[in-house]
This record gives sequence, C-alpha cells and structure tokens, in this order.
Amino acid sequence: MSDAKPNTLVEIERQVVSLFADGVRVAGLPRSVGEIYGLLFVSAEPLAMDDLVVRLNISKGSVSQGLKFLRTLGAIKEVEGPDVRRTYYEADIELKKLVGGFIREQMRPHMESGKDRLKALEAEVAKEEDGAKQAFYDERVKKLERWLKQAKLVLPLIQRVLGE
Amino acid sequence: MSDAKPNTLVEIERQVVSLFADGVRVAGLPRSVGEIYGLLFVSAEPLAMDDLVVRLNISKGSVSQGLKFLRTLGAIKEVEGPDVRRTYYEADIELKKLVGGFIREQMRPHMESGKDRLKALEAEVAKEEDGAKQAFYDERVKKLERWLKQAKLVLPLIQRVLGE
DNA sequence: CTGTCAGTTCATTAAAAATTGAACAGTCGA
DNA sequence: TCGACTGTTCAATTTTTAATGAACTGACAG
Repeated sequence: MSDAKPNTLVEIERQVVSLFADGVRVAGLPRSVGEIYGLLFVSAEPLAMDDLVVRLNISKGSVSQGLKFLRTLGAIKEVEGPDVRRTYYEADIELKKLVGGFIREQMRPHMESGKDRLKALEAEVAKEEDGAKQAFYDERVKKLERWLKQAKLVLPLIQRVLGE
Repeated sequence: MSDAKPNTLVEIERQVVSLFADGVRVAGLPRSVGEIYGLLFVSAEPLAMDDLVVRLNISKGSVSQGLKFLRTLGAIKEVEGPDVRRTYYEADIELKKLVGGFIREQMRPHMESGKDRLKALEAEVAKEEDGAKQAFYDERVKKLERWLKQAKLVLPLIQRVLGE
C-alpha cells in the first residue's frame, strides 16, 4: 500500500512545488521551506511529516525545521488526519496571514534592532567635535530615522491592502 | 600623504557601514553592497572606487560589482571629483528611488517569470482527467493568480506612500 | 516496564553564494 | 607606441547557509 518511492509527484505538483521553492527565495528563505509549503498548497488532503519526507525526498530534519518555521509564521494549520498518532498539516492560503506572519517574524525584529542601533548612532554623533561634520552626520541620522518611520507606516498598509 | 591602512573608518562611519551591511541582508543582497552604500551614505564628499577598496578593505572586484549593482538600482550617482580620471560616487538618499529601483530590478523580473509559470500550470490543470482533482487544482491556481494580482497592486502603492 | 513510532535536535557534510585577485580592456598623455 | 592608471571580468577560493542523518525525547499500547 504505502509507496516508498521518492519524488512521487505528479506534474502539477512538481510545478507548484518548484514555483514555491523559487518563490520563497525572494524572501530569503531556504528552498526546502518553499517545497514543503508548496506541496501542502497543492494537496487537497492534509499531509504528515513522513509524507513530506517521502514525496519531496528531503530529510526528516529539514522537514521538521521547515514545519516549525511555517508554524511560527502561521502559514500552515495542524489538522486531524487518518492516523491519530501523527500530526497532519494543511496550508493556510490567506495571503494576508502569510505576509503578516513574515512581517511579524522576519521584519519587525530587524526593525527593532535597527531602532536601537540608530539610538547608539545618535549618541555617537553627539560626541562629534567638528561642527560641520556633526551637522552632516546629524542630517543623515535624521534621514535614517525618517526611513524607519516610513517603513513602519508602510507595513500595516500592506497588510490592510492584502485584506481586501 | 595617502593613508594606505585599511579600515580607516571613524566610529560613526563604522556603525553606519555595519548598519547597512546588516540591513541589505534583509533584501537578500551581499554584505559588500551594503558596506559600499553605507560608506557613501555617511560621506559628505564623493568617493571613488579606490577609496572604497582601501577604507572598507574589500577587493577591487567586489567594489566594482557592488557599484555596478548600485548603479542599476539608481542608488548612487556619478559625480565630479578631485581627480578627473576617476569616477566619483555619492549616495542617492531618496528612499523612493531606492525602493523603486529594488522593485524594478529585483522583484518585477521574478513576478514576470511567475506569470509565465502560472500560464504553464493552467495548461497542465486543463489536462487533468479526474474532475474533482481538476476543480481543486483550478481553485488553487486561481488563488495564485489572485496573489500575483495583489502583489502588482501593492508595489505601486508602496512607491506612492514613500513619495510623500 | 518495554518496544515502537512520531517528532526534535544538532554536529557534520554538502551546496550555494560571496569574495578575491590576477588577467584583461580601455583611455590618455608624453 | 608606450607606460601608467582606472575600472571590469571571471575562474578559483573562501565563507556562509542549508541539508543530512544519527542520537535523542516523549508518548503510548501491550
């Protein structure tokens, strides 16, 4: 019954998996994460870890970590499946949620640390002796602060537009 | 006269360079590109390639490629400088332009190829014999097309908001 | 308990990406 | 035409990142 052959994907599945594998790279995520989400996305039935390992032909470790990541993003849902001992997953296909998770988990932290580093920069600029230099540095730091503010403004806007 | 010592950056410069070096990684760009833009960003005077090589202590090859990339993005401007034989650069600090360049050069091409791949997918779905499966695949492909459309909608919006 | 199975962790290995540096091309003045 | 100098290219190398797989944890049925 169980088909142990690797890479048992039909052409459509293969194409979707490949599409997501490439797609996530734009966001700087590992290929395997895209493959996992992609296969869940084209699967009508929920899949368990082992299904992903066998059908995508990637290691248990990679799948475990990939699922962990997708879970924190809120990109997949745990659901019931045929075998009660296993955890089954299906893709959450709301773009709003995917993007929201990505912003929350991947972008916000960077922006927070950026804010701290700008504070440090300000302090450094305050120490500058040369008045002309200080004025220039100050202008640039202000520019960076404006950028950060604009980024903070844009993110919720994106989420709202994707909410339709 | 000429100071050949590498890494001759004052603390403020060091911090800004490091900030950009880390910052660009969010966008999946190499560290060196961020360092180059960062140093141009904190420099009141325009810099030539050799200045960047010496002060950032990275190779001529990297700087040449980094500048090429930043030029195509429209993130830097060629300007006149003390030595007429050299090309000097300064940072273009309009966020709108930076983001616009990034969207144009890095995101649009991916979206275009995505559109083509979706076309191919549609054709594949049309071949599906099983009616129920076909309906499911069709729904998913439609979802992907909607995503792509939304992305196309969001990009200009971002640019507009950053235009203030 | 004990054996089995789902899932996680993490040191090692493999793959991918960035960086280097040497060869090369183009320009200009003597 | 030559030599000196700026800048580019790209094969080789280094560095970084992702994937693997074996050891482990914990749950549960018998």
